[in-house]
Amino acid sequence: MNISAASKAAALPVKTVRYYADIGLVQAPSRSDAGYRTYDDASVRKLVFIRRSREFGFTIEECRELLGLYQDQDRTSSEVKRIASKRLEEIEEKQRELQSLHDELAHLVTSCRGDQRPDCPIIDYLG
Amino acid sequence: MNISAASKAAALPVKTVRYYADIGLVQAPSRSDAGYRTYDDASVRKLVFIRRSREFGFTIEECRELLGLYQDQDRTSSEVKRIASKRLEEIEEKQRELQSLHDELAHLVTSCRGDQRPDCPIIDYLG
DNA sequence: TCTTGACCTTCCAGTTACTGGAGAGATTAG
DNA sequence: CTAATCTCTCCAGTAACTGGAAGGTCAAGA
Repeated sequence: MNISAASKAAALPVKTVRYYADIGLVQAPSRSDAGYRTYDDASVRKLVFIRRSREFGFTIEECRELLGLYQDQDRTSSEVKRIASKRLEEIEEKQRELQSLHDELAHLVTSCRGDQRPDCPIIDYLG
Repeated sequence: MNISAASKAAALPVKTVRYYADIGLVQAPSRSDAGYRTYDDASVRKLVFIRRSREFGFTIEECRELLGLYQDQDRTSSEVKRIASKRLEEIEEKQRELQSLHDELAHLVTSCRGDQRPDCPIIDYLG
């Protein structure tokens, strides 16, 4: 499989697939005589694993850890759970943050008439 | 006021205050004989305005627009409301995204025993 | 007066996770 | 054989700062 086939199979941009090897997140793929990267199903599975992890918002470093655990038959589920719980807490923190931003901003937007006149509670609040 | 006094008054790091002038978000402050930046109350008010806008998650470019409206006596509140509504929609979009991530991840974390054994629904899901 | 420490300056580099593009070689279909 | 499509490497840019080095300035105390 050349890189574009692997990229389609993993649903990741070609650039990103190259990038993940550059930073050592996945093993550097073998090369054809012409120097083209060649991928097999196992590498594609790892790329998919990374894509899904990234979609959950895990950082590249966390993906590195998770991928390590994925490939480690002797992992303990507690290690995985620790990383996932941490991410879950971050998500919850962000949710609380967004909720209070939302409420405040929604209130301001509602109270702004949005007409041709200059008086504006949003500006008043910010200034 | 030297930069550290202004930075304290605006509750922004010194580096950030300098940065905002570098990118032309606020007017370049006047300088003392020694080349020190000097700030007055009006500049501090603008810095505070920017800090609050940033706290709402407006981008620097949006802050530039908002600051322009703040200083424009002839603004219309509809211009302000348009920018704020756009941000509000982004927040809501992000909230929906986080909610579905949260639900999925919470489900996985709950169903993972987190013990010494390797079997793990989180890894299974990602892989 | 000298010195010490706290400020201040500029400039460069690094952060995160890619993304875009230039310039050049390889491969494939017609 | 040629044109289109891949692929390669390398460099630069994104957002919004942040850290640090090297060096100038200022005020207070011995």
